[in-house]
Amino acid sequence: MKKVIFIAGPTAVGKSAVAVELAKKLDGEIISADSVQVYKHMSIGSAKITPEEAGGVAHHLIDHIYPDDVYNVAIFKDKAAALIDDITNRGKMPIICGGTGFYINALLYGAEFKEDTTCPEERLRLEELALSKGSEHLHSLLLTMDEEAAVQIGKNNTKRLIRALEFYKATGGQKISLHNRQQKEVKTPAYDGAVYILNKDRVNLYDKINQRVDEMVAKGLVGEVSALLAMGYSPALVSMQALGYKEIIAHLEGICTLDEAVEAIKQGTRRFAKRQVTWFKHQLPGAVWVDVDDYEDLHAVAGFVLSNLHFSL
RNA sequence: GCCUCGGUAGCUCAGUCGGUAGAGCAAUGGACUGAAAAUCCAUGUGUCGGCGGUUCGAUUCCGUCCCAAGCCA
Repeated sequence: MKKVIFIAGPTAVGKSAVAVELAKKLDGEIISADSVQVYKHMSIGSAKITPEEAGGVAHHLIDHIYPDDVYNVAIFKDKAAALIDDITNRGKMPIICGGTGFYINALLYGAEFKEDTTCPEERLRLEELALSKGSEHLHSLLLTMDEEAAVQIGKNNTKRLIRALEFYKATGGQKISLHNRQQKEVKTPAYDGAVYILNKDRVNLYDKINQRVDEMVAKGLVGEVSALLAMGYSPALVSMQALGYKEIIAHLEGICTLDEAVEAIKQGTRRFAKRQVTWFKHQLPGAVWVDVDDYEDLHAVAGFVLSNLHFSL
C-alpha cells in the first residue's frame, strides 16, 4: 500500500503551515482536501496558501477550476487518487492537507464512484418542485420510493431529499439508502495512511477564527467578491455558498451592513469548525489527535508528527 | 443631591395577582457517502443584584444598601 500522510483538522488551526514543513522535510508534495480552495478567483475568502507560505512546495487541487465548474467528492477522489500514484511514482511523499472531512474519508477508504448517479436536469426540476410545493412534498414522494431514506433524512432536509430522489431517477429506480449503507461498509483504508487531526481548545480556535476573518476583510475580501460578481458568476452557484462569499454578497446586495456580514462570517465559521471536529471524531477512527496548544509553535507540531510517523521513509 | 426607570440564562428581554422561571440569539452535542465552507436534527438550573423584614413559603410584597441608565439641579 502506498504511504500517505493526512493532515486534517478544523479551519484556522494551522494545517497548511504544518503540511508545508513536513513536505520540506520529507521531500513531499501537498494535495489539498478542500472544497473551496479548488476555485480560481476565490483566494482571500478561502484562506488559500500564498506562494511565500508554500515556500516552493508543490500544491495540488488548489486553484484549478472556475467558480461555475462542477465539483464534488467523486471528482476530488479520482483526482487525488491519481495524484497520489503520480507523486509516489516520482519517489515523493504525498501529503493530504485539508478540512473537508467528507473528501478525506472518500479518499482514505477508497469510496467507489463507478457509475454517475447524478442528474443535473432532475436536480434542477426537484429544486423548483421544492420551491413551489415545499420539502414535505419531496418527502412524501420519497416515502413511496425509498421509505428507509425518507425516514432517515426527515421532512426538512431539502438538499438530501433532492439528492435521494435524483439518485433514484439517475439509477433507474435504485435506493440511495442501500447505496449509502454499502458505501459505509467499506472500512478498510486504501492507503497506508498516517492520519493526524490538528485541533485546539475551542475558545482559542474561535479567537483565531475571528481574527482570521478580520484579516480577510483587511486583505480585500469585499473586493474579491465584487470582482467575482463583475465577472458574471451567479450568487446561486455552489461556490458562492461558501463561507465569506454568501455573506459578503448579501452585503453587496444591500441586505445587511458590512459589520453584520462580517459577524455572520465569523459565526458561520465557528459553527463550521464545530461540525468539522464532529466529523473527524466519528468518521476518522484511528487518527492521531494533536492539540496544537500543547506545542510551542507549528514547527514543534510538525516535529511531533515526524517523530510519530509509523512508517519509515 | 432629587426624581424616574432598571438589575432574571453568555447576550437582549419576558414572566410569576407570593408556591424557586421561559423566549429569541449565542453556545453545546449529533447526523452526513457524487452540493459537504452545503444541509439537517437535538439540547434551556439560572445564588431571578446583596442583606434584612412580613409570610407556612419571597425572584415576586415592604425596608435598606450596591450597581447601571435617563432627567432635574
